[in-house]
Amino acid sequence: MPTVRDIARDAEVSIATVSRVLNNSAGVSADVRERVLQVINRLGYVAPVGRRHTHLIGFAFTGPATFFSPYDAAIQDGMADASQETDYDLVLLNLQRDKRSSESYTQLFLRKGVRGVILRTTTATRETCRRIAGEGFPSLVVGDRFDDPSINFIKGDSRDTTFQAAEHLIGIGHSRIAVAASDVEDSDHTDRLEGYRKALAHHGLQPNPRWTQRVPAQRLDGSQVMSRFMTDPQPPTAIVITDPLLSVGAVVQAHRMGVRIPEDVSLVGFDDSDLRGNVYPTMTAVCQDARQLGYEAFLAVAGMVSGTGPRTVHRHLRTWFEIHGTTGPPPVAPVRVLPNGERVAEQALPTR
Amino acid sequence: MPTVRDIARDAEVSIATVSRVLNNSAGVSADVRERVLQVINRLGYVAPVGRRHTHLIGFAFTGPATFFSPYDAAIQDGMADASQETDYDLVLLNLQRDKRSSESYTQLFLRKGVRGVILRTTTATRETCRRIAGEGFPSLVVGDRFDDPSINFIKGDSRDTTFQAAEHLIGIGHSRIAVAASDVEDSDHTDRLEGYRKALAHHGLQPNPRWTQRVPAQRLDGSQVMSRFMTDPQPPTAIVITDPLLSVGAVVQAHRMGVRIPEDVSLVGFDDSDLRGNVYPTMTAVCQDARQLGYEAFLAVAGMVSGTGPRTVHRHLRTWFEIHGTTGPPPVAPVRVLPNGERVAEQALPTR
DNA sequence: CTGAAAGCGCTTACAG
DNA sequence: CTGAAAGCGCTTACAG
Repeated sequence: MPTVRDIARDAEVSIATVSRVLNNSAGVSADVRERVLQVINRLGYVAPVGRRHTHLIGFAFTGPATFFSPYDAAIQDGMADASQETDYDLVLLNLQRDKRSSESYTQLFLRKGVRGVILRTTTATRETCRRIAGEGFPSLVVGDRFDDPSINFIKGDSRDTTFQAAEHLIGIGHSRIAVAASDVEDSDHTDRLEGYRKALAHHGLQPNPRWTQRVPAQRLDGSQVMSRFMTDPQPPTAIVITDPLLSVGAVVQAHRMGVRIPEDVSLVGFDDSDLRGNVYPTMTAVCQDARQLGYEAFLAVAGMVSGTGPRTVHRHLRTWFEIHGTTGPPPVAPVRVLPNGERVAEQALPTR
Repeated sequence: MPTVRDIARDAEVSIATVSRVLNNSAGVSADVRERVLQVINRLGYVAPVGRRHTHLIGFAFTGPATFFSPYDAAIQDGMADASQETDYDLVLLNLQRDKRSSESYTQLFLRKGVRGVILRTTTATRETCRRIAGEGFPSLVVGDRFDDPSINFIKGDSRDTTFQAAEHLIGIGHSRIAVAASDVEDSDHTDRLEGYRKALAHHGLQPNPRWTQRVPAQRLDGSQVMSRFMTDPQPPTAIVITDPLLSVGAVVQAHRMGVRIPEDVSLVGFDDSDLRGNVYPTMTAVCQDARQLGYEAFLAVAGMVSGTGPRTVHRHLRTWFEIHGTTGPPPVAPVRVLPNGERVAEQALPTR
């Protein structure tokens, strides 16, 4: 493990200056600071606890923290599992709270005694991931994708499986296929929408613009989605939903409205934990193992910081399509719910 | 913050000996070691990261780690939230992996740079909680209760609310009320069973022993519970379930069997996150806010280690009973499902 | 098994 | 803004 002396020699400064950079003390010129920080990341300086080194890997929310979603809970569970197979412990960091404006991310992480970080990002904070990777600090983004090869990531790829799901619906006779996705423009939802669109195009179906909804990814929004689609004057006979909580909300709402799944409308949901079995009927869904995502992310970062694994990680985990009870052949005529709650079979309408 | 010198003076040894104890080095007599460890906990020694002190609070699983259950995910979420309001970070510890047989828990925690711990326990590991508290290290158990006043804890108290739930069922006409609980003998399930039993006794109802099931707390076991109760020759007309996943599994299974809730059987579930809205109908349930449990636990430990809060914490958080769609008046005659899947109304049978 | 003392890694007044 | 040097907290051979 390098000491301040090693860093000093390499950066051609005194150990005092290295210490000042480590502590983000005032009175270091910008270029010296930059040079020292680069050497720190190149040699892999590690903050000592007493005379030992820390064995901490950070899980950093670039925005507000949440473990409440099944996705985040599962990622967390996978990370905790992986941590048991290594010498490293997982510490939760919140960059919004902790980052001082004058310090670099490397300085923040060293101050926390963290040797590597797993980054949980949102569209709003992709820039943060770029900066951290740019500083050269060992890091990996979980659940998103970057074109810049210097940014490490692990994510599930659900474009082809969503294509497959939509194609399955077409195969059993559906042509009026709606889609609902989170209103967040992340790569996951973009991929899934693309899979949906490609499948329709591939089979000569033009997606009706009324049949696409982007909403916040909460259960209640899923209920709204079902409500709006089924009360539409041109109701779909099948719905693809690209988010777990939206999917659950949609199923629950169908029950409430007296809309039968799959007799009146088919539903393909998305599940990254095991929510598909919490609803009735068990949900046909594009599935991803978010637990594994967290597990692999942790092992990858542990490998980076211990030097036993690659320093570059660009991985796509497989997703899959499971057929259960929420999909079936379309009704003879599309079913629609009137404002008074009555369920009626419409005349078959053109598919757009 | 005390240094090794302060500890040495107080324990009447040299700083070398203090250091040996901190590092669990061989060659320290048992009594000296003990004396030094006590002073360490009394003065509150803190491992430094470099020349700074750590600001870590540990969340320690005394057994295998899991964040996958809605309960643990919610606790975690609450802790992460609370952490943002303090200077402390949350680190996940696994005592099974980390504890060396020769070291004390205090030594383990100092080695990890942890200043206080929140303990997640099971019946099998209550002894671990006692030992940690016995050493005097700042700690608090979340989700369980201890009679020994030296052990800090925060838990929800769901005995009275379960009593209230059972009484509600009796109030709307039920006398054939079954109960299913986790097979884990923790204080939560013991309390809830007691609440159920007291309510029945209070209204002169003798609980039929066939109407009590203890099973593992997984969704599939909840399905089994529903199955067994509804195929019993003496079926209940209402079921109280004391665990969230069991509750969800039971509702799903009722759908599968064609048993109508609440027309054929009423169900009072338990929910510590927001699962009650994931099923249809929305579940009448005894509710607890596990998020708040984690939130308060973290703030309490942060208060202990920063000296701004009490060193002794014995708190019960309130739980409450919410009436939704899974409860209603009992059927005219109890409904039973025959082996062939047929649903039949039985002759009214004696309540035991 | 224990302490006095040398030493290590880092930080911080002090000097320029 | 930077370095030489004193100093701090801790650890570790060494001596008994």
